[in-house]
Amino acid sequence: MRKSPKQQRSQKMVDALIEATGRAIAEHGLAHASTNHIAVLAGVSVGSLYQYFDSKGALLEALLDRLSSDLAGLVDQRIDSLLDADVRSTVHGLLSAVFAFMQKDEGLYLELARNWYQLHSMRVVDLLERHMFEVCRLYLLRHLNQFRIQNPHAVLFVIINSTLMTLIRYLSQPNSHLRKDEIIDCLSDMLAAYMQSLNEAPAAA
Amino acid sequence: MRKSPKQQRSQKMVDALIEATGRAIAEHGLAHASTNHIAVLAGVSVGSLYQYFDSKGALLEALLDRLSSDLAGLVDQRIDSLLDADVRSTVHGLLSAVFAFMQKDEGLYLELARNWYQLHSMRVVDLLERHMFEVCRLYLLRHLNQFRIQNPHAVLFVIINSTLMTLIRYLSQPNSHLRKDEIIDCLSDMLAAYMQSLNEAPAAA
DNA sequence: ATTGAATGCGAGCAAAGATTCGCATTACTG
DNA sequence: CAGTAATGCGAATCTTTGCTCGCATTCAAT
Repeated sequence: MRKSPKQQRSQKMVDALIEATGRAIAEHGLAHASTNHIAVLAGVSVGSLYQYFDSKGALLEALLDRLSSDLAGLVDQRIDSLLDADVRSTVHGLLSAVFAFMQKDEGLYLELARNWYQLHSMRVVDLLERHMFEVCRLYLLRHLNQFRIQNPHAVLFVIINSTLMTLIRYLSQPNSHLRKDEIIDCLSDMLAAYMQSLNEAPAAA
Repeated sequence: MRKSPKQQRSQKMVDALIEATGRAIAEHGLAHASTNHIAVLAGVSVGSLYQYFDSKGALLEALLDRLSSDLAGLVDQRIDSLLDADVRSTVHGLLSAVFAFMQKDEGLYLELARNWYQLHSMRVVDLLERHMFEVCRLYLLRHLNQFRIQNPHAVLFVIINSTLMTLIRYLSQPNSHLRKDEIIDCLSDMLAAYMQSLNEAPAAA
């Protein structure tokens, strides 16, 4: 950020710009969200944009920071009600939440997630992944006695990415003949079965 | 394609261009593979490129067609040796194959898969997905008596995308502390557990 | 060898989009 | 109400990249 805003109006502008970046991306897609689009949506000129952000990338970065906080808030809100149920219910609830999350803000998060690799250095799915990781860790801690996972890191990586990426892919198919709840059910079943099996098999090893 | 090549040299050039497209993408990434890069790599001028391809998109399309054939060949080769084993072994073998496939040609396939959403209209992961789908279908047919899946379409969608996307994501993390075989093992376990569970639960429903 | 078609070339055009820069406007201070 | 700093503007510039066009070279048939 070039200048640190000292007057009210400029702080407002910074906010407006970040928000406009989100709208521009949701509207035109990441690839076609230009600085001009953003400036227009923010009701501001390009010049002013560069007064407060070094580059388009910096603007994106700022947006992602904001989204990161939002996500953290959302997770904190819902987490308690989820952790006490059995695996299948927890997973089901969690997936529904993630589903809703992805469609929030006119699909902004979905659009960002789809293009995860381009944003690459600037985490996106990584962000979601990290939060999911934390949720899973909490769940496992609370139900410690039920689970004996030998390689929790790999297991969580697989579980989280399988679900997230499958959801992203499902939501990106414009006209799938599969219904949302079919997907959620299958994923829930899969994870439940997997976690169940983790309790049984490794006891022998 | 603008002209259909009538002399030997031009046919060679078409080949060289398609191949160069692949190398350019593997080398610079999809986003930075320009027509100039491609022409240089092919040892040919941009002008000649446009003599045979209407646009950069057409060139990509041609590349994808070629890769599609390659993939089909690969699958046909390996499929017989895989289908007779139990679920866990089959899955394990299949995953190893896909893993190797993704790293082939200096990561060309991986790079394409990562950017699946941009290539979107021109299938990429879709292609892989379709082949996997076919393999799964064959497996299920051959082991028909063992499986009763009520919603095979959704189940296969989840299975295939979970594995493919997780692999892609794993391979795209530059320095993961997870080993390749840990990922394969976890995925194999998960799928095996899931398919196992499909035989048990739905019998009651 | 000649000639016309096929092929090959690469500087240069055009569009898109990021970034800058000089000037205009607004807010704060004394 | 100056005077100065902060803020805002948007046309102009720079860069990238897909693509064209006129000219040069090679091929193949007579």
